[in-house]
Amino acid sequence: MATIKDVAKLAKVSISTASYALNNQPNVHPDTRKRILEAAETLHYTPHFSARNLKTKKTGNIGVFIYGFSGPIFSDVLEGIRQYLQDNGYNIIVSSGRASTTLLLERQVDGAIIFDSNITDDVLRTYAKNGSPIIVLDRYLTSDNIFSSVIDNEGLVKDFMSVILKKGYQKCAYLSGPEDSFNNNHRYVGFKDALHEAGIKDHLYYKGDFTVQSGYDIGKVVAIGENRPDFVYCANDESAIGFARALKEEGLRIPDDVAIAGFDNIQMVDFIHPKLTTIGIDHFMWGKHVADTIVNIIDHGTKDRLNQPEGRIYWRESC
Amino acid sequence: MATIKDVAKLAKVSISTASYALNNQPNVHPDTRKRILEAAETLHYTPHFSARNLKTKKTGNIGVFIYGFSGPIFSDVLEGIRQYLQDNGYNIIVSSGRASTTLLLERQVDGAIIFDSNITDDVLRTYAKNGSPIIVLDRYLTSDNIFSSVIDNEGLVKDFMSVILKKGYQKCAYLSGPEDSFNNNHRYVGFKDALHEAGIKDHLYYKGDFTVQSGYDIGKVVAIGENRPDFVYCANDESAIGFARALKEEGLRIPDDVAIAGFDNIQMVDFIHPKLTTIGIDHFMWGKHVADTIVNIIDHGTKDRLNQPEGRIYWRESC
DNA sequence: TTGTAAGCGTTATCAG
DNA sequence: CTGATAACGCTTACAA
Repeated sequence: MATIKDVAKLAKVSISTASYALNNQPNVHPDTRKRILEAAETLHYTPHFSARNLKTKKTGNIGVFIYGFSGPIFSDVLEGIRQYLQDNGYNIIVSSGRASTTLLLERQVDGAIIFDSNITDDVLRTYAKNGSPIIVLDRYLTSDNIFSSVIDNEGLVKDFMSVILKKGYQKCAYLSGPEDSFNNNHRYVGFKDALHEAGIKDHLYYKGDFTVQSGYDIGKVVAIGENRPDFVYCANDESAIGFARALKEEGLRIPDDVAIAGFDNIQMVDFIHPKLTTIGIDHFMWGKHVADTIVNIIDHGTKDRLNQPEGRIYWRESC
Repeated sequence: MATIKDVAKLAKVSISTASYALNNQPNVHPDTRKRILEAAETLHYTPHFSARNLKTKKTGNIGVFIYGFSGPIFSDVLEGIRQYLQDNGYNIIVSSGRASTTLLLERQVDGAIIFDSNITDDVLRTYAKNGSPIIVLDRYLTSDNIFSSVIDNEGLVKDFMSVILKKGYQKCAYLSGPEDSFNNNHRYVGFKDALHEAGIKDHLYYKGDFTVQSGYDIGKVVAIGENRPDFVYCANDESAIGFARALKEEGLRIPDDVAIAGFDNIQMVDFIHPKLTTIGIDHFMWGKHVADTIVNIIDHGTKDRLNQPEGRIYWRESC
């Protein structure tokens, strides 16, 4: 692997002059610059990341740490982040599991966007203390270098449920996600708030885990059970899809026998029958906004608050 | 940020002794080791990645470079890779776009798994020349440090189509993916081979792009067109799902009026109606195998050939 | 305009 | 068992 030393030697200049030329510094004679650049070219020179980083303290990397690689919701956020970063001279590094913490602690990134509730607040605080900014997307947590932008789960679901109740649905059920999920819990609060405000005391509750399979399994037992709701709010689209499938297999009509709705507006909801009414976030724009913010913090030291991502109801056929 | 120097000072030893202790080297007195470890603890010491890497030439990172963050197929491969690496002391770093090439060239990874046809063979060869192993999953390419493991698209689709033809379907169509896609092209070859062997000269061809939307759009025009096939093989499940949806909306019955099948066996195919017959790869195991291989190459210099991922037909209701 | 040299935080060689 | 010290590849005062 060619080093800057090799380039300097080939171009017959000192290492520092080579460095200046390679970094587009002004004070170097056009001719020497040309020679240096050519030498670098013929040697296929690429600067060594660690060596540069050791001096400059800059990695050029932004980490995005997610809790798993599955789930259609991530992809849009990631793509938004990726596009923005690519256009602004940063690399995106996404990781999951223990690797994330390592990347943070060892300073392989200049900043991080967190979408992984397994990374503890403590680790984040430790890292942020060293001056590197962090944006959390999955919890409320702010401090000197920690910023947060979370979905308004509560408000969105509450508003939606208010409309649903006005439509006359009475016997409502909530199909949950994992009970330690930030999103699930806030959606449930919104759900209950709306019922409370409408003076409805009771509701049914099914414990799911955000997967199609869990929705399906629960749907099967609900369909044949006696205490059937006329509306069930599913904590995400995937479980709603499974739930709907089970109901249909058992001969129930949606929305006539039981109406349903979900959260996320994943692509698939437009291709099932009946098309699913749901609440959607503009994930792509959210990703861009978040990336924009972290780059500005790093490059210019700005400390603006982040916006909440935009969300709205997509009315379709399922209720 | 605490450095090893700080740790040494606090423990009242030299830097080198601190280094030995921190790296579990044998020749250090239990008592001093204890003091050093405690000092590291209280200072929240974490070794600096770049400094260590500069000396050792080891990053502990494996890069996985994908062409985009969308698509349900990736997630399982990634999860398989991630789990294996996590259990074997490596970090997974996934990236996409220009960032990938940067990570490669700047040696921020000890090896790379490529799932991105936008990275040219040349870049891969340049990198591999420096001794770092590469595994390509999306093309045939081998050289000294480049290994490849690709799906047997051709064989799988051909075998499948042979069965289909034996079932009596006559007028077959192929709904393609992007025409520069490795997977699409090999699947198409398999499709044509089977027809050829069965003595069938003609087939219909629809140009898609692997998305649900494209399948849907094409389905709409095929459904009302006159020259309707009785079987259409879709290059992937997502386009098959869109295609099926369109047919149903136009009042056609699957598989009676037209039978369909796909490729990938994504989770959703089990939750649409009718359930989709498809060809599936064990992506998770594939990921593990690939990760296992690259770790062995790096750690032990082994140069075994990779296995093809396992694939099989999942017969369901759509044909 | 170019060169010399210090230093970033580690590891590893060599003495002690 | 422990401690100086060189070296990894690069950037950046400072000197020439």
